[in-house]
Amino acid sequence: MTKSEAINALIHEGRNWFLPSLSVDCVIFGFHDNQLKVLLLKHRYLNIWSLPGGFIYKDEPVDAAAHRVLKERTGLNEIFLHQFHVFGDPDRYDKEFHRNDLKRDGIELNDEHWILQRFVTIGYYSLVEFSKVTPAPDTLSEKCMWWEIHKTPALMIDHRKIIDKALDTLRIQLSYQPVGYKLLPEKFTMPELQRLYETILDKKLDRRNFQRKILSFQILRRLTETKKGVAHKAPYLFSFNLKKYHKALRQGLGGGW
Amino acid sequence: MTKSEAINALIHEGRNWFLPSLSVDCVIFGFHDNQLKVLLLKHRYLNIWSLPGGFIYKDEPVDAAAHRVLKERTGLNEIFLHQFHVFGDPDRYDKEFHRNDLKRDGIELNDEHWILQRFVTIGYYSLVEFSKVTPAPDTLSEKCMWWEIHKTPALMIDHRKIIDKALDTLRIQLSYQPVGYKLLPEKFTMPELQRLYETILDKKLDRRNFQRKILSFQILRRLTETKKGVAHKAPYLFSFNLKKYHKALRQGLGGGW
DNA sequence: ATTCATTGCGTCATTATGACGCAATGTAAT
DNA sequence: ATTACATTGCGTCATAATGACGCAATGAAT
Repeated sequence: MTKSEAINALIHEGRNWFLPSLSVDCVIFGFHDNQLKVLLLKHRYLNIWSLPGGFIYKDEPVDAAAHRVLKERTGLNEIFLHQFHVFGDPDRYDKEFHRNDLKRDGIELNDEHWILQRFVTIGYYSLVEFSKVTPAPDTLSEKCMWWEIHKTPALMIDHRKIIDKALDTLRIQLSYQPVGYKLLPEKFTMPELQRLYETILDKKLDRRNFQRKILSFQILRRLTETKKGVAHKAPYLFSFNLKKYHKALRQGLGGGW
Repeated sequence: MTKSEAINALIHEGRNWFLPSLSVDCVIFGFHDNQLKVLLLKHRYLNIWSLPGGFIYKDEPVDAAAHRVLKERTGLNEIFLHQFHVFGDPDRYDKEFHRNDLKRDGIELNDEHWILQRFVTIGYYSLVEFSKVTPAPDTLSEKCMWWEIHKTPALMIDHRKIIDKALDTLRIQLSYQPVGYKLLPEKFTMPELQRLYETILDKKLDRRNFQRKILSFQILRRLTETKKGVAHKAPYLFSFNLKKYHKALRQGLGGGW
């Protein structure tokens, strides 16, 4: 099936395949070059970008739809994919935008067409290992690539708001659960982990206190190897103790009451 | 409009009024007799209960729909109404249940009827002041009343799961934000506040340490009055310092990083 | 007047936190 | 080869937060 055939099928058959009114959008976070990034899709014609998203098949669990989108755009089957908020204002959907957009493909739709109706979208965020991702555009886009979280290009409708809300949620999550597994490679250094935390929190942390605290959670295993090829003292490598990491995910990191 | 007219209108006109596939359900928490309670609706014929819920008008923000449900069931315009999770498994809706249910009213529907389709529901939870609530059943129920959170009767489909998830979320919220305003009356005692925390956390707390910690947040104002009519030493009354309370809501209670 | 559950206010040992010092390491510059 | 320098590992110290518990005061019920 060519791309334009795929678009045609979506437009004409979509209403039979998908739940009406509903979509999912995924904020896919990756960490690279000491920067937190998000995966975005570029519109076919316009210089506008959007979050990876999709519709929900009529008999598909909502979570499964999000996993499917994630899989299609990254090639990954991530465990960490959290639903975090629903965006449901009536004005978050721009009917004319999509109508004009499809007109470029010679597709003329009237007001009642399913794809021009109001959509409520369910936001998910995922933490993935940057190096393992193979970004793949969907039928309706021409490119798929990573962007630094604070330097994203112009985004469709409320997608910037969705990213910000995902970041807020991730920040809160950080205060009661460990984060890092799947965002960092298998082996990483303490400064790398710290940089991740600093990026998410948008705040500098004391190197020594950070190390003391993160080690006290007992979720790390220090390896005997050190990082090679750095222009200074070689730091130790660490990896997550997955057993304790997941235990901490379930039980929280203490704190609070 | 009588009740059965209202049902008829909903059944026959609903598809023109509401977004398809979507509903909202509210877990409305109240605190009374040192117990955390939820507001539930009783089915018209069966001895089965459900959460207050409703559909979303085609041009209505999703949050507004939740507020509307809250207002209709309690008479209150609460500020605290948080969206916490979407429940979207295909099997969470029981088509035959509703078909048989409506048959009792002489309404026969075929498979394609909008109200028998799969619904994805958006869960909200609200904290309200027990004494100010006037429980009111909706068109599809016969009674509306409070139930102790851990002693609820048989609930429709996944509604028990929704309550549990709301409690989980409330517990997490408790660890980084203050809770209590709107769940307690204007003036309350320290033991009452503690009982609220203990109920939510399902855990005993030390009386003296609890007081020290909660006071350290500076969100309380101690009044000169004491509680009257208790069979022992009269405890002081407190009220929330709303300015600082809301500041703490925004900024969090410290903790974490 | 006495009893007794409960309250207000405190102590004390332990642990967590924030701020910072210093020697060791290993590449890069001289 | 020697030195410079950014960065790391490991530590200290003062202060704040936490958990466990003591004790006298209160006030309705006996």
